Amino acid sequence: MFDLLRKHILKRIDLTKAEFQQCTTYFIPKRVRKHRYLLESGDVSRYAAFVVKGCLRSYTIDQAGEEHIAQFAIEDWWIGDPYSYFENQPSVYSIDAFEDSELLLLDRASMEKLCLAIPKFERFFRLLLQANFIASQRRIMQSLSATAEERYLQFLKNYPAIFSRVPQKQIASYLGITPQSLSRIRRHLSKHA
Amino acid sequence: MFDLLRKHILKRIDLTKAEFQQCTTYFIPKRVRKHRYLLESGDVSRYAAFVVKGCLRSYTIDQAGEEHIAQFAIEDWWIGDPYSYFENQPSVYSIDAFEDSELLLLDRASMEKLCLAIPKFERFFRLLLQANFIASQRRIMQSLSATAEERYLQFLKNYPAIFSRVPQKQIASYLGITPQSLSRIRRHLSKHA
DNA sequence: AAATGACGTTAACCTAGGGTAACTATGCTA
DNA sequence: TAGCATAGTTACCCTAGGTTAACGTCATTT
Repeated sequence: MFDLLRKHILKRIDLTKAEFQQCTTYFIPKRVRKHRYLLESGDVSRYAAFVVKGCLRSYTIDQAGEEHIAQFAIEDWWIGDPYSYFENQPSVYSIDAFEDSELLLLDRASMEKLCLAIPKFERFFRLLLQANFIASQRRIMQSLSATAEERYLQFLKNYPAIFSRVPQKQIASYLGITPQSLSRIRRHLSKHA
Repeated sequence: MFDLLRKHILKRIDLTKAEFQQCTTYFIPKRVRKHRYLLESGDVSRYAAFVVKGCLRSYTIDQAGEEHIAQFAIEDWWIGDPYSYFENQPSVYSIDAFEDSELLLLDRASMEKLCLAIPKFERFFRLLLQANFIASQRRIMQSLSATAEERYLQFLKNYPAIFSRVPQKQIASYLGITPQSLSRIRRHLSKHA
């Protein structure tokens, strides 16, 4: 259960066995079945969730009633709503599972305690945040400069593992296009390549 | 010079006078004249820049030769390319000034030293990153769900101070539309409101 | 076996915003 | 003072992607 988390953390900081043992005590294992919710919009996102197994998404519904996917998460990723989590405000996002999933949850207070107990974790979370921030900057610039087709190809290249695990219409939503457009793009690509 | 920085930091963490004094030693004051560059794409973004006075932007040029603005910065904001800065890679962004500007620069090594000397700064930078990450998430969701006109109105509302200090075409670029479209949107708004 | 309901595909039509270009207005620079 | 570059506006036409709707294919339920 904790093995993937161990590897995940060691990618960013060094930890002794004892430190890792200690750190695991702050996490709460949790299963979320297919189609079930980890977070419902309107609630506060109490947990940052590390995905040990499975596949989930976070999404909002806008004023026009349209769903927009903020993020997918599979093994070795985190999912949550950072705004709600850090600011303790009701979330506009919902998070649900595409597959039966196993998570390790870390609530805000535990994160704080963990950082106090093992100060290296302050650095770990800073690095994590950094990576996420950089990725979201990239997504912004791509949405400004690339066509739907280019964004789709980039998605395939960057996240092949996700592509094969979520319905196409979800990918369309992530890319900011309709499922019909994505279908057209795929047809066009299959003809011309 | 350092007064604004002091207030800026105190918004997020507590600092004694001595600690603040010490922290200032890590920053390098720098002036950038109107139309001059702080960073040119291809170079490594060696500094995170805190804006004491002035107005700057960071932008990329895509394969099609189009400029896209990643960020504006005025007083009390930071500007830089986090990817290049933290990963020590050549940047795809350039940063230049719309007005004569005064900055306080913090290079990577100094940031590291500062965090070691006054560990509270590890937290400060984490909070800063957090705020930026949350803001960029919001920008992503907005670009997925809002029309150009809605995004323009949001921009006006969120950043009125920037609106009045940069050319319209720069705002268009930030919003991901052409200057012509922005002009049309403005005409439409002036008629219907 | 039939019914229901996701999902993906295709087609016909529509619209927000892009591309090009002409015309101002406002600087700078010589 | 002219000359030139940059910014903003408007108009015309065009295109990427949205909208609506029909149809086929699965998988799940009854």
